[in-house]
Amino acid sequence: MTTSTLLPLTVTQAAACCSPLTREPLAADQADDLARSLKAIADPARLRLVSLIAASEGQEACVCDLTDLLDLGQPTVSHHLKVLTEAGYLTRSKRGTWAYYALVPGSLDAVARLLVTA
Amino acid sequence: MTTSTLLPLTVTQAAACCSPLTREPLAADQADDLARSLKAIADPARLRLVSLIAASEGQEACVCDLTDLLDLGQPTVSHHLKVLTEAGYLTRSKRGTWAYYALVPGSLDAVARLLVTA
DNA sequence: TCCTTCCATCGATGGATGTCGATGTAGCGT
DNA sequence: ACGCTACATCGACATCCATCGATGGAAGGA
Repeated sequence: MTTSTLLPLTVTQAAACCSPLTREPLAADQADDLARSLKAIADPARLRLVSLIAASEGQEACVCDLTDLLDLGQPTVSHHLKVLTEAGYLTRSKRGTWAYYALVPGSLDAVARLLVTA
Repeated sequence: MTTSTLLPLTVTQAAACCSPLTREPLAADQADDLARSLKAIADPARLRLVSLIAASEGQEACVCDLTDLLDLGQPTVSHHLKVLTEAGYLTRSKRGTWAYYALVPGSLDAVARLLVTA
C-alpha cells in the first residue's frame, strides 16, 4: 500500500509505519506524520469533542448536541469536527437533517501505542 | 496536593487527574491540561528530539549531539528542549560545559494512558 | 412555495508558534 | 587575562491556527 503523500495520512495509517518512539530514532517524515496526528487532538475543544462522542451511546453524536455542550459557536465546532475527521479519528454520516459523528474504533489506541515506552 | 494553576502542569501531574478520554466527558480544565501536554510533543522536531534521547544510552544526550542530527539551528533546538522540559518530558542536568537532557521515566506512558480506549 | 432548522463554507482577525541571527553567559584550557 | 566552546536568551519575523459573523445549501414541515 503506497499511500500518496499528497493526501494527509489518517491516524491508523500513520501508526502502522513505525515502532514506538523509544525504540529507535524517528525519521524526519515519520515525525511529520506523527506530529500531524497528534496536533489534531492536541486542542482542548477537540479533546472534549472526542470525549463527548466516545462517551455517547453508540459512540456517536450529532452536531447540535455537541454545540450546546461546548462553549463555542457552531462554525467553530464544525471546523474542529472536520479536522478530527480528516485526521482519521471520526467518521461522518448524514441522516436526514442531522450529521452524526462517530469515533473510529482503535484510532486513539493507534496513536497511544506509538508514545508508550515499549 | 493543590498544584498551582499559575504554573503549567507537568505531564505526570496532568495524567494523574483523570480517567481515559473514552470513559466520560472531559471537563474544560482537564481538557486544557491534556491539550498542553499533547501540544508539547505534537511537533516534528520535538518528537525527533524525544526519540533521539530515548534511544541514547542512559536515555540522555547533550545538546551538541542533537543539534548535529536535526536540521535546525542551535537556538531552535534549545527552544524545543525547553518546551519539552517545562512540559515534564525531559530533565536538564548541566555537567561541565555540557547540558544533558534525559527522558523522564513514565512521562510518555502517562499521556499515552489517557488516550487509550480503556 | 415558503419558512425553519441543521450544518458546512467563506473571509477576516487576533493570537500563538516555529525559526533565525545576534547577543549574553558560564565553564574550561592556555 | 585571554580566547574558545557549549548553551541560553532576546527580538524580530513569517506562518499557522482558533474563533467568529455572515452566508450558502440541504432537508423537512406547514
